[in-house]
Amino acid sequence: MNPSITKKEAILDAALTLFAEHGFAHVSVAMIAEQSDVTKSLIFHHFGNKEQLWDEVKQHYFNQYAQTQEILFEQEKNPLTLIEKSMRNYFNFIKQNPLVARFFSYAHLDNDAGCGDLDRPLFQQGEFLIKSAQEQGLIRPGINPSVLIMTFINGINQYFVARCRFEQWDAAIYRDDDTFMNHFIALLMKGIKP
Amino acid sequence: MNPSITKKEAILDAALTLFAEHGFAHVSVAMIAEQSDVTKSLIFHHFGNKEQLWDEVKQHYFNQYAQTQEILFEQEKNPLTLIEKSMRNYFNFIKQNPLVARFFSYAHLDNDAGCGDLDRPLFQQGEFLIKSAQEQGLIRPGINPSVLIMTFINGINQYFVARCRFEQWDAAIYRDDDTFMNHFIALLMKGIKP
DNA sequence: CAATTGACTGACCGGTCGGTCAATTGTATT
DNA sequence: AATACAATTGACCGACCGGTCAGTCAATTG
Repeated sequence: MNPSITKKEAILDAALTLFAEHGFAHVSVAMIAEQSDVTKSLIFHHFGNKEQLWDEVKQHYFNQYAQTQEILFEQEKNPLTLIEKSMRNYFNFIKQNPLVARFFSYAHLDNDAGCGDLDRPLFQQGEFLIKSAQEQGLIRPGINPSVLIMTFINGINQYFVARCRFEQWDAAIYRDDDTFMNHFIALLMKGIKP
Repeated sequence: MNPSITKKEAILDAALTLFAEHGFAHVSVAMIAEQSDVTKSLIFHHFGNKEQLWDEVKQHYFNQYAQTQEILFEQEKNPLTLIEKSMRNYFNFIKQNPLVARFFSYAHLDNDAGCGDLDRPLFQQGEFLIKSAQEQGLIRPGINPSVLIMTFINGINQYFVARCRFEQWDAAIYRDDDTFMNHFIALLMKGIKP
């Protein structure tokens, strides 16, 4: 344990990792205590109970996600270029924080509506951007913004989360991330242009 | 419990449901015993241990998936029509078997390469189909078959698995499944055509 | 200085876990 | 009816679960 962080932070770090790697039920409080080099009692002292620790971890991931997604919407005149840049930014974010995608996957399986609440504003920003581009004739009028954003988010998240599966299909797309991203972006951009 | 099925089948049915709904660690053997109206001992008698029961459930889902995916490749002269039909067939299959998509999601989070092994032959069929269409000039030469198939699979699976999230964004896409599918297919088809 | 507080610990709790085992019950065969 | 075997049960086990409790200690406050 790094002496420059508090024990409470060490507990949270351990929980962030373990919960995202293995899910709520598989991770015992004793496992978190061992990884953070404290006793179980301290975890209950700081966090109340296991459920509240999970909630804290969830809030942490959601906040991390929400704060970094704001860089998605950089200054960029051309809406199409902005959409492409947003996709690449999002890919790089998940690549550097793969546990975020895993944690969201666990949240989905728990039917946790919290993530949808969390990123609705971001979704609405993206929707606004797409609709603006449609009014300018840069994107086809038939494109549903929700479906487009869902497709891009799912494609990238699952590239990381379901790697164990897709790598059996075609190992080449995991040798070089640009291979996947270039093809993925080309497919979607062609799909939205008039 | 339905008297026309054996107790072993009742155990497997309960496990199929509970494991796909809640994952391995969250479901205890006692829960499965209660739902199948047998004692825990009988579960160990028939299935050895919890891990082997999970493996049996996994094999069941994988077989169900593999057998029904063969209908994806119906007789259809036009490759583009076949691709669209395959997508709609896949959507209807997951719609009627949502636990399959959930189970695969758990398998991905467990880094289980088994699902990739399982559906590699199906993937290769789809890849062959796409390459044939490319040779006929019906699909753009720049399209990577792996990326296309991944995009379609992910889009449909996550429509169901991540419903708790996306429904917060736009409830309209869940009021009528055709809304989502028509837009999703149109996006991808436009993306692949020359 | 004494009182208070929060961080932290080790011992302990009741309950549940996956699993074992001997006894009983059910079924098929001779 | 007797026998053999499989299915099934209920009691039990040690390990582990989430959590509580009494106590210690250092820092802060009055």
